[in-house]
Amino acid sequence: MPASRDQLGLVEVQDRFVAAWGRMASTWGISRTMAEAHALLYITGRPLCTDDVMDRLQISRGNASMSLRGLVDWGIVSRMHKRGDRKEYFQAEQDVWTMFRAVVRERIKREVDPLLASLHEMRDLTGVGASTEADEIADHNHRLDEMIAFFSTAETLGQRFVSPSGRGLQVAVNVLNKLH
Amino acid sequence: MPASRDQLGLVEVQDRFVAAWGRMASTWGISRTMAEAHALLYITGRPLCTDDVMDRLQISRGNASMSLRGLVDWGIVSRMHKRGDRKEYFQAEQDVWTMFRAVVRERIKREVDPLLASLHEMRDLTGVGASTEADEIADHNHRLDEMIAFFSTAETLGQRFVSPSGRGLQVAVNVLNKLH
DNA sequence: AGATGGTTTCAATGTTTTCTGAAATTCCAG
DNA sequence: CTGGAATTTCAGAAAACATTGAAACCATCT
Repeated sequence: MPASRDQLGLVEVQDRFVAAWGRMASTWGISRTMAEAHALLYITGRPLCTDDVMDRLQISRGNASMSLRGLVDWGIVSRMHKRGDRKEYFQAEQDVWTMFRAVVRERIKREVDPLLASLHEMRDLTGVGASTEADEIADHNHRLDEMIAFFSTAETLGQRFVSPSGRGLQVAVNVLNKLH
Repeated sequence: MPASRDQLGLVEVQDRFVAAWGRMASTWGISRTMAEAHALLYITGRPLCTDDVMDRLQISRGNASMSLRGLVDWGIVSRMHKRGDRKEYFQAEQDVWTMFRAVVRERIKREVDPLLASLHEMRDLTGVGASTEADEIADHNHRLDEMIAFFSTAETLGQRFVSPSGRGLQVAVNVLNKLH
């Protein structure tokens, strides 16, 4: 039962969390619903089936199916089954650091890698052109080189964070927190 | 002049860079045009006025004005004037690390800070409810605590990266690259 | 004050993304 | 196999988001 002034029931607070998470996600290129589904799985902490998510989030079956599959693709939600129940259940990764590592891994793969590939393709694609352009072209290639260097470093660090052992990130953070 | 097989003119390669940057941005919650305007300013390396950007990107005056202002708000483009010219010119930050620090600073301010505020509000908002809920509520608050701890760490590290001296990030990266 | 050149705003419009719901498909038990 | 429950797909509808363009605004000069 909800209870008195200032105090809310569990469900109400969960709903707030779901809303906050969804709001944040939209500025990160993730659809609101997908983020809400993730928030719901995380905050309830138990496996839910498609119908649970539909009901709680008030969304269609199709949307729930696609959103949950998307979360599985990101590697932050896994499918599971209950004995004697044909339905599929979904549960969110409960360790925040593990979840974050999975997101970094995917974003590198989906965004940084293709960008680096494009940048490398562009390098040295400029013809000699009019001799008056020579300086400009040198500058241009220098700028491309700086971007390439930056994203290569980002990629390397990302890989290290995400390394199989999985403890890379925590180690790095501890080192950083000790500096100064 | 564009020139032979495989070799492209400067402008064509710049256009590719602009397109690649715009494509990447859309998955990061930034509008394609704004990213393209930034890419154009970065890759040409010289101050451009609103009309230059309109012409090169084939966009309306209103769009150019808003996109450029947005970039100035992010702190990665600055306004400047040319002697004896009433027009305003815009130039992109040329140091990739400085640019990245500005982006981190803004994203923390716009996204992490409000999220942390919401999370803190939610903590301890759950009423006692039915006594059967007590365990659930404890678990729930534990999950909130984990999120809070994670984003607090992120916030602290971010602040350090972005610190006034501005060299925080490079130092950190060097430390990380030396590990192992 | 009026004229000029430049910039910003914002309602209307166009585009992209997301969501729905019903049909198609898969999966399993009998 | 067959029947039915669970799940996925996808064309069209709805919502969210980006863009235009013309009017309002601002700053400066004469």
